[in-house]
Amino acid sequence: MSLKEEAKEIFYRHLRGRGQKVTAQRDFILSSFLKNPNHVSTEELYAVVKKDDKSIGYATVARTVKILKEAGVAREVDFGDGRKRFEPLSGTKHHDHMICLKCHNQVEFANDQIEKLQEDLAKKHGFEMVNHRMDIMGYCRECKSKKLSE
Amino acid sequence: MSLKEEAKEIFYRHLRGRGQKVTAQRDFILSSFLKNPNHVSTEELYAVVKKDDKSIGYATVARTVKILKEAGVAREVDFGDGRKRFEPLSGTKHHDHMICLKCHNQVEFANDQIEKLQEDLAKKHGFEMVNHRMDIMGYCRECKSKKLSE
DNA sequence: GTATCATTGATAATGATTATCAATATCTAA
DNA sequence: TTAGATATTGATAATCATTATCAATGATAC
Repeated sequence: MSLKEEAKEIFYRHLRGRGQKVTAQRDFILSSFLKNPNHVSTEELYAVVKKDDKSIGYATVARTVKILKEAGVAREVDFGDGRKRFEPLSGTKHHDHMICLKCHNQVEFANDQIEKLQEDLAKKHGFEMVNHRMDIMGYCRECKSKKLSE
Repeated sequence: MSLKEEAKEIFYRHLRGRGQKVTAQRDFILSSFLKNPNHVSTEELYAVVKKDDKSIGYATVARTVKILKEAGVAREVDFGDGRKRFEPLSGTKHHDHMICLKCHNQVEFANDQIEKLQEDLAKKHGFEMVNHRMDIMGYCRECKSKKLSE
């Protein structure tokens, strides 16, 4: 099963499990989301969707993104530049982010130990984990010594 | 040194180190922030500040909160209810959040192992860490079996 | 004390998210 | 397969949060 199919499986199962409906728009938006580079904002995803299907509205994109998050297909990331972004979860190796408070650049890193700990913690609390994130905020090598105004 | 003094130390050092100024307003806002229960939004903090000092404006509160974040005195948390909240970092034992996507309630938990791993990772990347967070998103014991509409 | 430069407060502007609602599409069950 | 019940859609308005603007004021270095 391809990554795309896998994501759709999860999405559809989530929808059906909650009495929500599978629609052409939701299907199309998910496809666009998966085809696209990481870290799109709602606005950006809307533009991509709009390019291939003029009839889909902004609100539908925003609503769908929210469901993708709830289904564990997408994850919200915030690099501190004032807009929320989303990245696909399924299929990719899980990673976390190290974010510079000054230049807002970010580095991705993976750590299996942390992965394992997170899963154990969720289980311990009777939590059905669909998603998790870890961010390290600080100043990157380049920005470390710079002043605010530079 | 009290927790409050400690936080102020960090704050002042941060300001001076970047050519920013220590002002009566910033000092007052930090005090209010530290006195208050966890997880205040900017709006809420503004209300608290306003109660004791009518002359301080919203913009100043918002700007100060941003600096507190950059200084590592405050941390931003997002429970998915559409508003950003802040909690003091210094003085309290570090903890992380497990957030329910449905009811938006959250459980705090601490894990020393994860703490240690985060610090090591930052060091490895030449990152000056001022802050970090870990969130587990999912469905809590109570919401697990509920449908969206319930 | 004075000059320099950041900060302040009020408000406008912007940006993002959510609410509304009539028209339409999906899904279930007979 | 169809009808009825109900969720979704798209357009737009409303809401909410954040950021920009700017003249007046305040902090700091010398």
